Amino acid sequence: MDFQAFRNRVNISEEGLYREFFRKHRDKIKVKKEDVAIRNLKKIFEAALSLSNKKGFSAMSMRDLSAGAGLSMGALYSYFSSKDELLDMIQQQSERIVADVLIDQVEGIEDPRLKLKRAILTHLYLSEIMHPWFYFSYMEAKNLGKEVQKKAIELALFTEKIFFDIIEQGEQGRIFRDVNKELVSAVIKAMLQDWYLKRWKYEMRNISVEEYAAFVVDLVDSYLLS
Amino acid sequence: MDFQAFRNRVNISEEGLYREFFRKHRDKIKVKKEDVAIRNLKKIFEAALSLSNKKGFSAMSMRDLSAGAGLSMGALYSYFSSKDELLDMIQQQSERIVADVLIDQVEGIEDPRLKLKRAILTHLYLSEIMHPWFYFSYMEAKNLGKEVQKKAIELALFTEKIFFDIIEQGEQGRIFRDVNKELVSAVIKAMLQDWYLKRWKYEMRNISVEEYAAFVVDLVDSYLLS
DNA sequence: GTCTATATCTGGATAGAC
DNA sequence: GTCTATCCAGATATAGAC
Repeated sequence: MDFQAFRNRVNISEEGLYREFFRKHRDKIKVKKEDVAIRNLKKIFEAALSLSNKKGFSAMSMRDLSAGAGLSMGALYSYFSSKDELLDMIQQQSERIVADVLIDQVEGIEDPRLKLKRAILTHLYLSEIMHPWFYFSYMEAKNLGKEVQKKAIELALFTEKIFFDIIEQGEQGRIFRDVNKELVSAVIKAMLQDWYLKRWKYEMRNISVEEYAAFVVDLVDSYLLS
Repeated sequence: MDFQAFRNRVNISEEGLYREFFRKHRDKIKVKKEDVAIRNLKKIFEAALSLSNKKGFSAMSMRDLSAGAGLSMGALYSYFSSKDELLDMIQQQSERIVADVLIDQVEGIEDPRLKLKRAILTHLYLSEIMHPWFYFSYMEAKNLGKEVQKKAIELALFTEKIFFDIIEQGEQGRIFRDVNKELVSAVIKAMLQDWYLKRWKYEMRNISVEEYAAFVVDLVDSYLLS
């Protein structure tokens, strides 16, 4: 499965993303016309991600955001009630998509080697589509509200557990050899995260996501099979 | 070489670290008594690292820092002239140590396998000793001044190149097989960074730095030799 | 639904007493 | 060499006109 195939497969549309968001937060959002709200939410989130990923969320002022989104300060506050709430909102929206897609894409595969490969590809391709969101989640994790932060940690451990479970399954089926599953899944996660954390580097070196994916799969495979 | 052996070997003393810093920045620092300055620099840097690693450098106010370091605002500004300068200072001090130690520890080893192992252990052990500094450098990289940031990127690429060169050497000596050296060195770096970026996780799981180190060496070795 | 104008406060930075 | 007191720019947030 290459990146383009994945894109078609999961079909995350921007429209849908913000529409879902709007419906989820109808109560908090003062603007009631759905299509107006969606259009502005898109502008707000895109500007917020772009600005915070450049200089950090707390260094981004609301004036910056206002200018970046092309909305007045007053208008911004019709969509959220404080800067901190905006932070949490971005995080939560990001999480919803990750959890949905990851689980959906790996279930139903029996062969552990294929399943592991699928999980790796899914994570990489998804981070490619949602790059600003993934980067934001990683870098701003420590600024999240207590509750949201707790959820974020849980999700991080959960995605790692996906790898753990696949390796365990393969081990029981005598397909993989006996390894330290905790450590293998931890470094798989680390390698997948490196892809979106240092995108500039890989871009500079003209390494495509497919190439990187193939390499990680090969590395892990060779360790588990050797 | 275990962690304790490394500690004795490199012998990075806190005293020495701040003394060297003071001498390097005599011109900028208004306080002239060396031992007074060293004592306060230690308090300032420790508080600054602790606070920024908790909530981010830009979210840390100078009043926070003043309270954390046990010095008044006025006193702080005898040691640096702006908050941004402090940021750059921390980064530069961190870099100086990393570059020195890394180069020093790997040179003179001929066998590529041993050399690679040494480089991995050195990086991990050093990050263990200098944890707050490493974490800070990673997380605050985007907030650095232009010049300092450029240097930081260079150092990052340089440390990666150390791994690249060792692998190349091993390949030419027919000890390692033919692999994508760029990618192998990139993911080695990623795994080493994960150790200090997610220390809480490894601590929680009772994984020691020696254990992690042995695992990474084993994984990389098995890929290069298979 | 969006804007402008403004209230209110917090941040970095410094002057001058000690 | 350090502290207190203070300045003022810039921050978040809101009220009220349109």
